[in-house]
Amino acid sequence: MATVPRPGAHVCGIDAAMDVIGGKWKVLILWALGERPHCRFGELRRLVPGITEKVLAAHLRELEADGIVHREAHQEVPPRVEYALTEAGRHLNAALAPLGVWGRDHVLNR
Amino acid sequence: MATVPRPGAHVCGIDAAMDVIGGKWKVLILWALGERPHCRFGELRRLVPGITEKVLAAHLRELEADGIVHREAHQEVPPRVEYALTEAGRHLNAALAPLGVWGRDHVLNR
DNA sequence: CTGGATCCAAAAAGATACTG
DNA sequence: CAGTATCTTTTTGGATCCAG
Repeated sequence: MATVPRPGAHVCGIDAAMDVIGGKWKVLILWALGERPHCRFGELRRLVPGITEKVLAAHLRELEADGIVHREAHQEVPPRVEYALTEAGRHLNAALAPLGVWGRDHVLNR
Repeated sequence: MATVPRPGAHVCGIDAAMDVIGGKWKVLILWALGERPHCRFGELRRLVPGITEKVLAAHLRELEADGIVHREAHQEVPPRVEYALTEAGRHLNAALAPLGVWGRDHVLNR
């Protein structure tokens, strides 16, 4: 195998995971969906203050493509779309917990 | 309190940690330093294939500022500088482990 | 209400050359 | 050896307007 096998390849599980949660707001979206499952788009926008519609939509599409969130569009007017964590998304949230503890202990409360 | 208290503030430990490990190569640097403590600059560059000197130096300075790595310059010719994880850095690596497992299980081997 | 489309600014990273 | 200095390129996110 080459030192850099192919562009975009991951050398270990950690940087593979980092690609999935690398967006500026993604962990906040995951956290929000963990706290409140089956969130609507506008609800998420309120739960993640400061994010724009465009970026929220983009991140949700990426998370969906990565199998982290499930998107369900109900055929109604006005439109209603609900987002929820998949099984993989819940596992990811659990794997993120120790990192949250570390951040609180070593970065926050200074 | 405002919805976004002040620019750059963190709302939870996870995104605080994400700021620390957010660089493209940082987790690989941490992993290398975990495997091989007391690494020299050129050694690290070889252990993280593809990274440029500029980016490696910049990331090391940021990690040092965040208290993750310790830099020790020996006054010799030719120059010798050694990098090592701090206690916080070792704890961070440990907190990253579950994320690595998740990445292997859900992103790699497809 | 849920976004898509467009344009723009800022940040991050890469290439290359050079120095104590 | 261990970086710094520049310059360019790429990526990311923000602002705004518009549509089904």
